[in-house]
Order: sequence, then C-alpha cells, then structure tokens
Amino acid sequence: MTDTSLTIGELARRSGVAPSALRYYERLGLIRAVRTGGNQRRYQRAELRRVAFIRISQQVGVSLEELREALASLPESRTPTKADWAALSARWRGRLNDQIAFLERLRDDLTGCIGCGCLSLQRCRLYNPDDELSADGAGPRLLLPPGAS
Amino acid sequence: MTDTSLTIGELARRSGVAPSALRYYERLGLIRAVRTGGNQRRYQRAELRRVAFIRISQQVGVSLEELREALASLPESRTPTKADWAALSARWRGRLNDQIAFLERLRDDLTGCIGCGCLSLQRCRLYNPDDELSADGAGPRLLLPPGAS
DNA sequence: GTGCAAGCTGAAGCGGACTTCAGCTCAAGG
DNA sequence: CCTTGAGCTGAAGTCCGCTTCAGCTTGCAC
Repeated sequence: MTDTSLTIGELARRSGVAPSALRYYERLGLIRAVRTGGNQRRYQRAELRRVAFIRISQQVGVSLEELREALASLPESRTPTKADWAALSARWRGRLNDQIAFLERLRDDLTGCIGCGCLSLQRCRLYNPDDELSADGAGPRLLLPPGAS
Repeated sequence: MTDTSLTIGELARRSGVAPSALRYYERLGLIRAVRTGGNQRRYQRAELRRVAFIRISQQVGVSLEELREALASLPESRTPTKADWAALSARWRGRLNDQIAFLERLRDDLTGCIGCGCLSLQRCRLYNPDDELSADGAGPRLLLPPGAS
C-alpha cells in the first residue's frame, strides 16, 4: 500500500470521491483499475489525476457521457500527459465562457426587468415566446441555456 | 376563448411550456387554475406571467421547491404586481452573481492550469482536497458550486 | 488462525423535473 | 348527432449521477 497502486478506499479518500462513485465511473469507462488475485481494484496513481479532471469537468457542466468521449479521444494506452490535460481543459474553457456570457445576459436582463417590472410576454427580452406572432411553427422561445440546442 | 381565460393548450402554446409541465406545476402549487363545469382547467391571463417567472427562475438555477416558497410569499389572493415580480427578481440576482463569480474563478483557474498543465492534487488551486493534510475531518475539498453545501 | 474492516457484485432506490400511457370525458364544428 | 381533437386522471417511466442494500469474499493485524 506504500506501493504505487491505491485501493479504492485510498483513492476515495485522496480524491474526495466516494468508492461507489468510483465504481460507477469505472462502469462508464471513465477510469480504469487492475485487479488483485482476490478481485480487488488497484489504481495507478495517474487515476488520481483522471478523477481530478472528472470532478473539475463536472463543475464546468460537462456530462459524464461527454466526458467519456473526451477521455476516449486520448491516445489509448498512454498515461495522459500534461499536454493531454491542457488540451481537454482548453476545450472546457469555451463552454465556461458561453455559460458565463449566458448568465451575465440573464442577470442584466433581469436587472433591466427590475426597473421595468414587466415580465411582459409581449415586450420583455427575458422571455419572448411567440405571443402575438403565433404562427404554428417554431418561433422565438425561451432564452436557452448554452447547449440546450 | 377570446375570453379572458386560457385553456391549458393555449397557455402551453403561449408560454412554450408543455401541458404536462403545467399540470405538474399546478400539483406543486406554482400556478393555479379554475375549473369549468366539465372539469377542465381555465387559466387567468396573469398565470402567463407566473409561468414566465417560473421559467426564468429555472434558468437562474432555482429549484421548483424554492420557487414555490418564493411564490408562496406573495400576498395570498392578489394578482402579483410589478413590484412583486421585481422583488422576486432582485432576489435571484444575488444567486446569479454568485454563480457567475464561481464560473469565472473556475475559468481563470482552468486557464492557469492550461499554462501549468498540472492538475496536481498537491498544488493545483483547481482541485485541492486534503492530500498531505490528511487529517480525518473535513478539509479543503472540491471547489463547490455556490449553494452546494 | 481468527476477527473485523474493507472490498466485491448486481439490483434497487433516490431526487428532480418532467413525459408517457391507458382509459375515459368534454367541447365544438359540420 | 357525431366525430375528432383537446382535456382529464393516476400511475408508471425516463434520465442523470449516484447511493444503498444484501449477501458474500479478502486481506491484514494481532
């Protein structure tokens, strides 16, 4: 255990992620473990970094599925390098910027609405589905969060 | 139907919210409807504004339960005024600012990490659970999203 | 060698925000 | 009238990210 590999409990403690979550991540293919003779998981130290990346990505708003795809794009067998992590991180930056921009717009519109108090479906920028323009098709609808398509 | 009241389908079309969602909101006590002789819902036009407020609030990240409490704090029987909406909106602004601040910090840290490429559990600001300081109690853990604790 | 914490598995549960379904009733136009 | 689309209900299903549970095995310390 002062060995290179970590038990699931050790990884859990050091990463702050519950063992059940780690098993779950493994089922989804986000992390990997080798097994001992007695079928217990042993993690390489590099997995610690993977787990870190997973948790950070979640805070950015990335789903585990999307994360799986991103991680799968890493060169198969090698332990991810600094450069690998940096590339992935850079990918999330764009999302973060979109999200921030979305929230700022929402805040500013909301601030405007505090002034006007309207929440009017006819006029308010915050909420503008097709009210007078009620053609059947898709019209302007809700202000969508980034990525809501 | 050119009457003051709206059927559920009309409210759905004009608000961009599915009838099933409107019924769900009603069960949670977020909106109200009167019933016709034949037990169908009829909505006052003011409900349109309520629904707008609900959807906007959700984008701010407010849960329906919290929203229910907020709406319950409105003077019982009167149709909410401009001022009522403004007060509620102002309440969300703080949350929005927290969220924005959180994401900005995350982005900036991430940007820093792109430079250093570390994701090191020992050093990285992004992810700093108790690794060397592994006392049993609560230590610095994940950067938590606002309101996560 | 024995006791006990830690690990294993698959299945089920949870919470939030809805949607879908089955089976039935209502309302409005022709 | 009659048809057809809109509405009604309660129950169950869905998706996501886990946690919990039951029942069993491992592994380490004494």
